[in-house]
Amino acid sequence: MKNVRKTVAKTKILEFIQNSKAAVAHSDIQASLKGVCDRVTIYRVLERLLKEGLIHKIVDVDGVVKYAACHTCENKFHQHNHIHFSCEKCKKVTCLDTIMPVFNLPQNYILNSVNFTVSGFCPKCK
Amino acid sequence: MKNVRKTVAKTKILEFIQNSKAAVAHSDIQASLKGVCDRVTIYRVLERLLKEGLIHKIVDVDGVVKYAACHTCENKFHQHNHIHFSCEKCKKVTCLDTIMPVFNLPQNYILNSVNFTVSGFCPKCK
DNA sequence: ATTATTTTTGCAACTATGTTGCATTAGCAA
DNA sequence: TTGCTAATGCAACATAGTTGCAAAAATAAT
Repeated sequence: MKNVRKTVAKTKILEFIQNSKAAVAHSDIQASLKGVCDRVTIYRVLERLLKEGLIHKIVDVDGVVKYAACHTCENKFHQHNHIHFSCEKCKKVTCLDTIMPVFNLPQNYILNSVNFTVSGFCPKCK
Repeated sequence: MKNVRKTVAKTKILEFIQNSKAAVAHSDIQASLKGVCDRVTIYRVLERLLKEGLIHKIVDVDGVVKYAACHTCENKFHQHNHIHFSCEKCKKVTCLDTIMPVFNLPQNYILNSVNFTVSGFCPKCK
């Protein structure tokens, strides 16, 4: 059977993501965990954390891939249909968990997942 | 004064984007215009076309940057608050110009622009 | 039509981001 | 303690995007 192992890298990376108020990029993790592990390891740990459903992946308006801890998801079949707010000044991406946009798709389109990112200024930067 | 020039590269790139039904990536343009101009030129032409308001930029759910012609925008101060549909099978990104999601931001957030991409299966692939 | 001006291009070099193969290390169960 | 295999480090590679600079091409001026 395929086991999941608890390693230093995985623990530190997950901690870092969970302690961050905003979504973090690979480069943020790398900068924060300087020396703990290799670049490549970070990519692989992120992959695993995603698969285990402990974090989710967000692509911000600039195409930067970021990761955030899952707070509201009870199981690994989570949905992330809420809005992500991307501040143009401080560049922070925050999950606005409670907000769900309403819209209708044209006929014959089958919806699977949504990625809503709005940008502007966050309360701190406005 | 700073003039805008009509060049072969610019014309061909704009034509290609306008003739595409779905949004195109830099790599699509490069593959289609093989030999017409340099990679770097494509980046620079795209930048100019964006600034001139002839095309708009979309980041798809996988973080791939794509470009689409502006059909519904009369002027360069266009807004692209409509939904982009990203097909998980054929990977095509289409603008659903007529659909505008409705939502409310929490207080103190200032909205500037939105980026709504939904994914699933398009009519052809469903 | 020719020249002058300035935008645009090509090329080389570079940075950032992400992936893969493989040998080594380290978790964990027996 | 040992054996299995997941996880890591390293090197190498792939792709996306940027920058500086000299040469080429578009347009304006003559």
